[in-house]
Parts: sequence; structure tokens; C-alpha cells
Amino acid sequence: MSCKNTIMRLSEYRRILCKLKALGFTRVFSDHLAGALDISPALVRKDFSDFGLTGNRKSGYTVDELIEKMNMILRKDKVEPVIVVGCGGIGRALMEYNAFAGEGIRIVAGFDSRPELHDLKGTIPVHDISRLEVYIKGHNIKTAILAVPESSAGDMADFLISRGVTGILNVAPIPLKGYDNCVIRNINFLHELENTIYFASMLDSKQK
Amino acid sequence: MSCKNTIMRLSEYRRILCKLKALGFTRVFSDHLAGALDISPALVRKDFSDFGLTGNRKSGYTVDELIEKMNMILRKDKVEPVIVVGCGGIGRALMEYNAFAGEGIRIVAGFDSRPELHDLKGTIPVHDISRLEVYIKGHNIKTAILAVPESSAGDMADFLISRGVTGILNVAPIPLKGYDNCVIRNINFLHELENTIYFASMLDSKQK
DNA sequence: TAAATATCGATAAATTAATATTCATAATTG
DNA sequence: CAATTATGAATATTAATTTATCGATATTTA
Ligand SMILES: NC(=O)c1ccc[n+]([C@@H]2O[C@H](COP(=O)([O-])OP(=O)(O)OC[C@H]3O[C@@H](n4cnc5c(N)ncnc54)[C@H](O)[C@@H]3O)[C@@H](O)[C@H]2O)c1
Ligand SMILES: NC(=O)c1ccc[n+]([C@@H]2O[C@H](COP(=O)([O-])OP(=O)(O)OC[C@H]3O[C@@H](n4cnc5c(N)ncnc54)[C@H](O)[C@@H]3O)[C@@H](O)[C@H]2O)c1
Repeated sequence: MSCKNTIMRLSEYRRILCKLKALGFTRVFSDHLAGALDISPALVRKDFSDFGLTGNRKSGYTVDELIEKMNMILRKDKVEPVIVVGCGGIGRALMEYNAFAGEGIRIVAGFDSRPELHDLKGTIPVHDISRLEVYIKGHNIKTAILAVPESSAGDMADFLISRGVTGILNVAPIPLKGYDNCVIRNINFLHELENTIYFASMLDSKQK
Repeated sequence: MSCKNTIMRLSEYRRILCKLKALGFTRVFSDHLAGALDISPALVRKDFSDFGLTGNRKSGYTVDELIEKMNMILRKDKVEPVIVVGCGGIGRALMEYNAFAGEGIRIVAGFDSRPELHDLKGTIPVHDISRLEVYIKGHNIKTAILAVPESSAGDMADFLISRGVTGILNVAPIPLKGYDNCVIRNINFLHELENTIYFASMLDSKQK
């Protein structure tokens, strides 16, 4: 039915729709959204139809309605509490990234093994890693960003899963596998860069 | 012939192969690599064959040979200089991320408009944004990480491209489009998180 | 040395994803 | 009010990616 990529695009549609709404637009056409995402209008319509997002012939889709329904699909009706495990360079950047807040995602706490990073008074407290288990249970945490060194990533993921976490965004450079009780999404900056460099060098050789 | 995803997997294969080599392995089978990446052995063999990476029936592939050839494909024969534009939270984390260094990627400089971030004495200097053009030309920079606020991202990308940059890794939450003279890869943490949360909630409803 | 076996390599099949086409219809226009 | 037009919805087509199949052949073993 709907492919994996559709969900990622739904996030992208939604972001653009919010901007259009802020600009005062009330209606939008598949062709416009397609242009913004660099895809075909047919794909926009197909994505929408897969999720029962309907429009009107001749007058397109209603911005408000799309946003509202997408919020439901993407579980934006409630704020999702997220923890950050590993508060070093990238973990800290993500904790301090305030764009999540306006988008229904709230980073509620960080956890680290290094005592000098602990800070229970800050806007977002950083606890000792030993408090992780109690915290997850006490706050019913389902989602975690994993930003520990590669050597700990696998064990930490297992721990999180065993304690009830069902979604992990992993930035450690090791491809962790999801299971039937947890989704894991891996982001590897090194590979993203390598990929960029590869395709850039392909451009070069093509243009010659 | 070879699909886009193949290149991304090549990076993943390579990373695993380097670890195997460090552990003393000299040979590897498609089945092993497939397990590590959670794909089928057939895909491993197909990926390899697309790039002329051959093995021996019965005795698999030679680790050294694979690494060497992958290094060629991924342009690892020389160190790629990369600049970071926007040295705030995430830009700084990426600059200080030392895992790039050992992988043929060297972050050579940062650029920011905020004077308090300028630092010409550090391991990786941070210049004023006004020096960007001269630096790119002087050092023949082809690759940039773009970590400025969304409002500047489009203009900054255009500027980089006009000055000869051919590969951009963009972390600002706006999908920038590549052109025929530059590859742009967008990473959007918010969307990655939304995606994770969505599929996690799907797991829940499936298991009930 | 012959038989058994594991694995690659090539190709075919299946699956997934994206695009094109066609048709129905709401809005617009004359 | 009929004709025109732009658009969504549904379906068909094409493309892309992944997986499965199967023959060939190194390696191992008896
Ligand atoms: N910094 C980046 O820009 C960047 C980019 C891509 C990937 N990464 C990856 O992200 C991860 C974190 O990178 P970083 O640069 O922030 O490293 P870092 O060393 O600055 O931070 C890692 C943090 O994890 C903590 N930690 C280690 N083991 C732990 C454990 N078992 N439990 C809890 N906390 C633990 C450490 O105390 C440290 O504060 C690494 O896997 C790295 O490879 C980082
Ligand atoms: N911090 C994160 O974890 C995170 C995560 C995902 C995405 N992002 C995105 O990455 C980008 C940077 O985020 P951040 O948290 O580091 O923000 P930040 O405000 O800390 O850093 C942005 C930096 O860019 C500089 N800057 C602004 N305009 C500039 C220009 N025209 N030329 C040069 N420098 C300029 C600012 O001085 C600042 O230092 C943003 O687009 C943000 O949405 C950040």
C-alpha cells in the first residue's frame, strides 16, 4: 500500500504546509507541493490518497485539513517525550536544539556516565546513566536518541529496548538492527558525507 | 546499473570490513556482510559485482582487496577537505567530531557570521563568513557542511555553488534541491524523529 | 582422485516505488 | 446554462530495487 518513504515525505509536506498556513494560504495544489519537494504531482496525490487525505477537484486541498490529518497520522496530537542518552558533542547539540519543541517533540532529559555533565537544575536535566531505568519507567518513555560512543551503542540499545523503549534514533556509527518490539533508525554522518563526495565526483566526470 | 543505495551500502560494507581486518580476518562471505547490514546475501554480491568487486567461489572475498577497491570507488585515496558553514550547536559538534579524520575526511575550517565564534588559532580555525569566498578558491574546496539557520540556508547554498562547491551536506531543516553542478544531501533530524515515532507506534498497534 | 559441499556470479523473478494516463468533476467563463 | 478548464482520484505503466534461483567451480574430505 503506502511505502516507507511516504511517511518521510509526510513530514516534509507537513512542514511546508505549516509555512504556507503562516503565510495565509488556505488551499494548496499537488503541483505546488511537488515542486517544493522535487517530486511529481502524481506522487503527492498518491501519498495523500494512501492516507485518506482528500481534496477537491479544481480547488485542491485545504491546508488546515491536511495539517490536522497529518498531525493525527504522525501522532502530533500529543507531545512526545524523548530522552537523549549520551550528552557529549552531538547529544548536547540535539538537546539544545529548540526547534523540536514547537513540533510536538520534547526532549525531557539527558543521561550520561560522566559526572561533570550531570546537571539537575538546567532546563533539560542531565542525569547519571544509573537513573535511566527508573526514569524510563516513571515517565513512560518510548523514544530515545542514542548518542553514545560506538562501543556502548549496541549494549545501550539493548538496555533501552528491554526497558520498554520502542523507537531509537541512533547517531553512533554502527548500524543497529531493529526488532519486532523496537524501531531503530540509524544516521551516519560519515556515510552521508562519503555519499555526497561520491556523487559530487560523479557530476564532475559527467560534465567533462 | 548500480542503484543510489548501493553507494550508501558501500560505505557500510567498508566500515565493517575495516573492523574485520582489525580483528585479523582476511576473508569474508556475502552471508556475513549481509547479516551485519540486515540485507540479503544476494544483494551484497550484486552490489559487489556492480563495481567489479570479485571473490572466489567457495572462499569468498578478500578483505584487503575489497577495502582497497572500495577506497578507490569512494575516493579515499586522497584526503577530502571539508568546510563547515555555521558553527553553532550542530556545526561545532561536527567540527569537533574526530572520527572523520581517520576516514579520509578532514574538516579544515569553519565559517560563521558571529564574531564571538571566530578563532584563528584553534586546531580547526573559525573564520568570518566574509572570508568564505577567498578560502574556497584558495583551497579548492569542493565539499561543505551547511549548518546555518533555515533562513540563510538557501542563499548560502547558492553562494557555495556559485563559488565552485560541488557537494553539500545540509542539516538545516529545509529541503534544498541539487543542480547539475552540485549534489545536495539533506538531513532533517525532526523528520527522522517523526519517522521513528510513527513506525514505533505502528509496532504497538500491530502487536496488540 | 572422486564426491560432496559451500559459495560466487549471472540471471530471472518478485517486490516496491514512482510516474503517466485517463476519467470524473467542480469551478469558471462567455 | 453550456462549454471550457484545471484539478483530484483511480488505475495502469514504467522504473527501481531487492530477493530468489541455479549453474559453475573452488575447496574440502574421504
Ligand atoms: N559529534 C558529532 O558531530 C558526531 C557526528 C556523527 C556521529 N557521532 C557519533 O555520536 C556519538 C557521540 O558522539 P560525540 O561526538 O557526542 O561523542 P562524545 O564523546 O562527545 O559524547 C559521548 C558521550 O557519551 C557518554 N557515554 C559514554 N558511554 C556511555 C554510557 N555507557 N552511558 C551513558 N553515557 C555514556 C560520554 O560520557 C560522552 O559524554 C558517537 O558514537 C559518535 O561516533 C558524533
Ligand atoms: N542543533 C541541532 O541539534 C540541530 C539539529 C537538526 C538541525 N539543526 C539545524 O542546523 C542549523 C544550525 O543549528 P544550530 O542548532 O547549530 O543553530 P545555531 O544558531 O546554534 O547555529 C547557527 C550558526 O550559524 C551562524 N549563522 C547564521 N547566519 C549565518 C550566515 N549567513 N553565515 C554564516 N553563519 C551564519 C550563526 O551565527 C550561528 O552560529 C539550523 O538550521 C538548525 O535548524 C540543528
